[in-house]
Amino acid sequence: MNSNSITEELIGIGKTGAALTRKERDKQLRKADIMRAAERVFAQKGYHNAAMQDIAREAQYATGTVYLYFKDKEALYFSLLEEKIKGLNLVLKEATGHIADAEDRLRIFIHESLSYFQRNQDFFKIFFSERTKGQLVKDAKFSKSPIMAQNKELVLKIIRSGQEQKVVRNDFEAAQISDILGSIFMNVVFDLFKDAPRDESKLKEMSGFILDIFLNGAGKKR
Amino acid sequence: MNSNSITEELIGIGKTGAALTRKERDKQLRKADIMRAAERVFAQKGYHNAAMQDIAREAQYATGTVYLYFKDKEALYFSLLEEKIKGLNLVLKEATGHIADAEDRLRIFIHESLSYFQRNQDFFKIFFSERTKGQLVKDAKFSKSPIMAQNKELVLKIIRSGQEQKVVRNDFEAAQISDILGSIFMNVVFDLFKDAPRDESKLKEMSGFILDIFLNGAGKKR
Amino acid sequence: MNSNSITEELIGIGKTGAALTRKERDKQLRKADIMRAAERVFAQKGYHNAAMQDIAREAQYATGTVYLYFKDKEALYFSLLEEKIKGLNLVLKEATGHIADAEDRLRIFIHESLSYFQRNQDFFKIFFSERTKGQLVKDAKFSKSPIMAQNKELVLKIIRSGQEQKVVRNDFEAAQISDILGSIFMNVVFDLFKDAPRDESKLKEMSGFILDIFLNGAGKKR
Amino acid sequence: MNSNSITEELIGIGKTGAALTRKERDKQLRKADIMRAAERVFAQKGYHNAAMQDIAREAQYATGTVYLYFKDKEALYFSLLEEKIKGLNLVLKEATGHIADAEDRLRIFIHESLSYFQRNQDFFKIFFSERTKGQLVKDAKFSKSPIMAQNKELVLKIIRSGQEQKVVRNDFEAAQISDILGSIFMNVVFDLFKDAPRDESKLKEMSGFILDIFLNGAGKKR
DNA sequence: CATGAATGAGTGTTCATTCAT
DNA sequence: GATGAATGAACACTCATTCAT
Repeated sequence: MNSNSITEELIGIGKTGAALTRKERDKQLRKADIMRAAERVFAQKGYHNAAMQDIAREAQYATGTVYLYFKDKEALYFSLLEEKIKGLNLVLKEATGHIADAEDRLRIFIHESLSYFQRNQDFFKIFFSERTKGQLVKDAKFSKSPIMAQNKELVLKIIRSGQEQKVVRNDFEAAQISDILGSIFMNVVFDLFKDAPRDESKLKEMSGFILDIFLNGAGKKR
Repeated sequence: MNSNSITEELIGIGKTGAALTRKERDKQLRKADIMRAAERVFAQKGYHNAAMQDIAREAQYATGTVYLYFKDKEALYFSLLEEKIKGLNLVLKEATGHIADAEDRLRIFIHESLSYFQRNQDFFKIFFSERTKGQLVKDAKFSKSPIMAQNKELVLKIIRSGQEQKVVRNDFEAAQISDILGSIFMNVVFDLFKDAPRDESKLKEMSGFILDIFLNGAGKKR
Repeated sequence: MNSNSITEELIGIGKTGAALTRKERDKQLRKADIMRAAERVFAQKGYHNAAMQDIAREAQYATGTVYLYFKDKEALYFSLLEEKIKGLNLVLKEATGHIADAEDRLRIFIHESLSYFQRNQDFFKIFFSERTKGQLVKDAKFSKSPIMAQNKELVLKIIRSGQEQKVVRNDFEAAQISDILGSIFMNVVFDLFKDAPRDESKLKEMSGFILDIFLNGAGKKR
Repeated sequence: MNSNSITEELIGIGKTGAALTRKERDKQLRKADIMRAAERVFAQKGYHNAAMQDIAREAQYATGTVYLYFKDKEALYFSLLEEKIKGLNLVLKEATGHIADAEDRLRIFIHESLSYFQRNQDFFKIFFSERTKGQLVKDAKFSKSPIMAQNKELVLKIIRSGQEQKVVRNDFEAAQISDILGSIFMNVVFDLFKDAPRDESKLKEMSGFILDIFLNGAGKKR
């Protein structure tokens, strides 16, 4: 498993300084334990086939304990999902925030995203394979969550600055374009999941490929 | 519901001539009945929440009867999936087979696919929202199925002929490029599902958009 | 256990003639099986401590089977309750219907009721000990059921005819009086449950006691 | 809620003089706190649906603390029940102790009881609706408790003195008669619970009704 | 072949009770 | 003593699958 990296940040070590009492921190730690376990179990069995007991056992807690920290199976799942996107947003902000050149930003954006998805592929696998068990209901709930909105905003900003710097076409709406980027991206990611985890150099290559195709298209320049 | 059109073909009326005995035909007919019912129920409830009994009732058969034609709930689902892709392949072959110009072919290909997905959106919705309930295992099983291979081959051919006619870049592998086309495509389709069904003119517009982006990219031409 | 007697009547043997198909009858038979089992289990463990599985096992069915016949644990319980009251109503109608003299009717009414409760004491024990687990909610639901209304009507009629025949005081409303009769009755019944089942002669004596007290009161006549 | 009045007496202020050490008194105080909380929670949710945690929270204690004072959920419930009956006994003794005339005593007895039940209706509601969740076992345990015996004795005395003063029939055993009084009483009480709380004048009216019926019966005097 | 009643393992969730701090 | 986090057994209910008719 390869996703403990954001845990700390989400728990609030460091940033918050002395903000949390020990009890609070313990609680967050335990919550994180369970989420980590849930991540593994969900990744292995998928949302529906993962029993709460499985998750509890994996986390080395009793069944009931999980419910001390999460109201619901669904709540647990959504916490996980939100955490992941939050983590992505964090990484992206940090990596792209200080870059001025739009094309560089795009390149970095793509590469960091790719890398993040790869690192968290266990989780994202299930996200893709069952966006909430069969009704898009909760999917809708999720796509309207503030964290998701924040993510959209991030991509949008990058595209917009690209348009301003005449790097990206402006005969289409930024939103439409960012959707396209998203889609190219997602399916490359999906592909990523099929094969064994790749090394850094491979990732860089793929990022380049995406950027090239995204900017120049697949059409032969005449 | 909007997808009975391919049923006949799949059942084998016409093409196969007198190949099937009456009994065989009856069997196929019943199989199709059930698949049609399953499609409706799956579309409404999603894979997991659709009970075999619901499907049986919808098909006006007894529960057990369904198991006479499909080994499993899963088998039923995969049959449905395969049938849909088969149908898409059929449509695409027919629509693009006789077109010589590569760009035209691409355009037609995109438009026909878009249209097919739209017509079958009830089904594809669940396909996207739960690719086989949570294990990619079976997804893998599916993506290696001959029908899927056939579909890949189809797209590949179009891209290759594009490359030959200097319409598509050839500094990347055809397979890679067709993946990208697929991804742009899929996410536009996914978007399609969110909104109300669109009319023909809207579809044409979207096809144009996809083709444009696909060929020219999102980069500003200097 | 001592309460299979009304089963037949409720199932509809005889009365309905050829009204029920075999399948229907089988179904009713099975339903009765389960109700009989539920009666025993409820009587032994009480409503809350009786697990559906216990009932199923007692009825020699699988857990799920019970749910084929009863929507709910609650539904099962209410069916039982209704059946019992229905049975009481039946007995009372039959026993008092043709009696003209009001005092005789009262006497018979009391005696038959007492006897019925005694015969079905296993069930009524739980009815008294947990009128629906803690909210009077369902109790309300029940007391408004048509069968219960019918029962009330029955008692009321007897009291009214008593008033008409100048056997019962008419300076109070019949409803109030029948409530009192009900209460004296119920608590004698409750007492009945504590001790071992009594013989017929004892029952007669008790009936006499109730009637005497009911009519003459506990006051010394001067 | 309307029942804190007896708390003090039960805690032992006054009567016992200096009998209790401070520690002991603290303990009793805490016990009373919890019982008060339990009363409220039970009244609102019923025995089964009241969670020990609810009670603890209501009492502003930790869950575990409750178990320091009561062995069991059941024990807590029975303590409550006993306390209530104890309170009733107290009230009755005080109100009837000095009355010489048997009919007056009866009247007072009925009225005070009615009034007590009304004041404590929140609690008694659940007592009636789930006499110990489904086993009469514990009910039996309770009805044999010394406090209950004391209560019985009280009623018995009143009836006996009635018999001596030729106000009550003596062709039946006092025990039997007091049972009857109890039953009439209980069901009037039960009725009381259904409707909104009544005012004092209404209570007096009802007491009169009970006394009349009890003494004179429902029979028409000829 | 078709039926649909029967099965019973499996699930999410609650809650009385314990016990380390 | 007090705490309240942890426990884990228990339970109502569902549903894919089977099989006697």
